[in-house]
Amino acid sequence: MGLTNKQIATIFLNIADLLEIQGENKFKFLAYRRAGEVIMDLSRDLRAYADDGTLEDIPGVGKAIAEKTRELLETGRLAFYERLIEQVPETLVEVMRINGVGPKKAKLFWEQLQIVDVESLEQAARAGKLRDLTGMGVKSEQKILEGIAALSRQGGRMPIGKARPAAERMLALLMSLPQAQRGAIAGSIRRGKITIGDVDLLIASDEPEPLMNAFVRAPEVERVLGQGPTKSSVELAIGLQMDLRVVPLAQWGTALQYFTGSKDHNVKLRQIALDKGYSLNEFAFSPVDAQGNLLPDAPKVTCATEEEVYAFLGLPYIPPELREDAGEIEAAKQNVLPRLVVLDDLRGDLHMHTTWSDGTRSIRQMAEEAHQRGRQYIVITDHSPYVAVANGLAVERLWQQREEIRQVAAEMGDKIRVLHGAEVDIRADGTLDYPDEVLSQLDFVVASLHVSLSQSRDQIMHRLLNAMRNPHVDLIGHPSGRYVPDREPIDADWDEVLRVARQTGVALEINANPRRLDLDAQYARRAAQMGILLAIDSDAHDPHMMDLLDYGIVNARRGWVEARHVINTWPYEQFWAWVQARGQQGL
DNA sequence: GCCGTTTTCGGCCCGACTGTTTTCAGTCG
Repeated sequence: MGLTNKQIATIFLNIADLLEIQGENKFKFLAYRRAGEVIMDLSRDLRAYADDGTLEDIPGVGKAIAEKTRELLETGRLAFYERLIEQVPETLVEVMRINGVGPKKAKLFWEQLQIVDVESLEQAARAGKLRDLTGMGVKSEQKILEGIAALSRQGGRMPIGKARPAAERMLALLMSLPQAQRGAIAGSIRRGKITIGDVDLLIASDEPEPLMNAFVRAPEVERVLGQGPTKSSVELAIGLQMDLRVVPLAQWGTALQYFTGSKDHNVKLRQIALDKGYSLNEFAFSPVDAQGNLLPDAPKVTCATEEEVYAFLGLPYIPPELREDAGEIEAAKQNVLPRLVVLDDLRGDLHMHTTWSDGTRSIRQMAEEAHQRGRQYIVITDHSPYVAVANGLAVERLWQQREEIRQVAAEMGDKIRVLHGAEVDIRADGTLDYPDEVLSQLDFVVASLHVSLSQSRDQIMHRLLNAMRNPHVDLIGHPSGRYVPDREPIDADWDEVLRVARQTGVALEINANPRRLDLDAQYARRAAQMGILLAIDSDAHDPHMMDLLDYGIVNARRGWVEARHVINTWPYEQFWAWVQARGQQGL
């Protein structure tokens, strides 16, 4: 068994931390860190790049890291890494995770007190042994104990579906104050990342103090991590760190751009600014000389909007979801940025459940709710019988349901079209949970994996490809099966999945449930590039879940998806013509 | 160690806050 991208990425990230502790050249360990981060988010197996001989095409991967990647893929080991952890204990990587502990402190504890892991550090702190070290004191000792406690409480990143509502509540609270002139959620939430490390809030105001006070005293705040005149940081009771920055309104554009990130995107923008003779930070463009030294007397350029920031750099506006240094700056330079899909583009919703299986509302109620949200057509797709816990429909009940759907459709008239579909299970053996003669009579068929998701790659691929090649199947529901953060995606050969999707014309879903967001943005991007059709669906089991469609839109936008790629943005007639043409295939 | 519509060598972002400091290092984002 070869190493996964995640495992290899983790090794490079660890190398970066250990080199930093060793005091290695800054740009060297940063190079390992960047490579690790890029590989962590990669949508293709490193093995596939290695087979193509294109490892060095991955941004941040050069000759040396490509060579180490090949060694890891071929042998599962890395001699360089093994030598490194003989010199620096590997577990110091964990120590550096503690808030307030960086490479210097980790090295200090290790060299002075032989501390190699979080546990021994906690013991030393409790015994009061840290306070006498150079640069340490009682307060920093206490802070480290708090950091250790926070580490075990938080346990990593939070799904966006949990972090974004908390951020929206806090923003609403702050914006209710008279001093707040403008406010936004910046950072990874604004970019639509699927998991969130911490929340960045930005407020424009001439009077920061009342805002800072309201922030640190907000009801959801568990503890204050820091408070200054323009920047404060808190931890919420739900275990989420939240930072607030306050800037003058005149600097809103540069500040919002800066705090939205990503870091890599911003680094590239600042390089473009330098090429034009300016240093860019969160406050302004500041003129610099050829050596990059600030020219204090030259006038600075402030930007009140992000559009002005990009315009000053000679670029069209780049939407936040694209700002990952994944080709968006190059596309902007050539003026070929995509026209990203927006929520208002969605005319249909092709995946939802009712009380016939595991939903909470009737067909009629779901149709009304979808109509109120502006949908012009929906497909009712209750479960097939295989998932017994979901009260899946045996064929007899399926036909009974059809009667009710036709009835509701007639009642709704022109308000909204209501179609009869099903979410048919792809069984563990690869067969579909309804026979072809049943599928052929449905208006629309979603095929999904729900069980045996941890099967081997061969088994999973057999099931997926079988479903995709069935001409009655129109859409593959939540293709990877991931459920953040509890369930990892299936082990599939995605190159092959995309190839077969293009070949068969089957559409792939972008499930909008924020715990799923599946397809993932990176696969969605590759699919759209290949001309594969997508659908952005609510998978609503309850009307309120229709409000989560925006998460799906944001995820699609992260995948550079345009409305033309998404079948449920099409007018009903176009959508229906496509479905009917599919039904004619191979019959 | 990576990278290149001026570079295959010489760059690689920078400010806020904290705690320990009497002027600054470390951490973070």
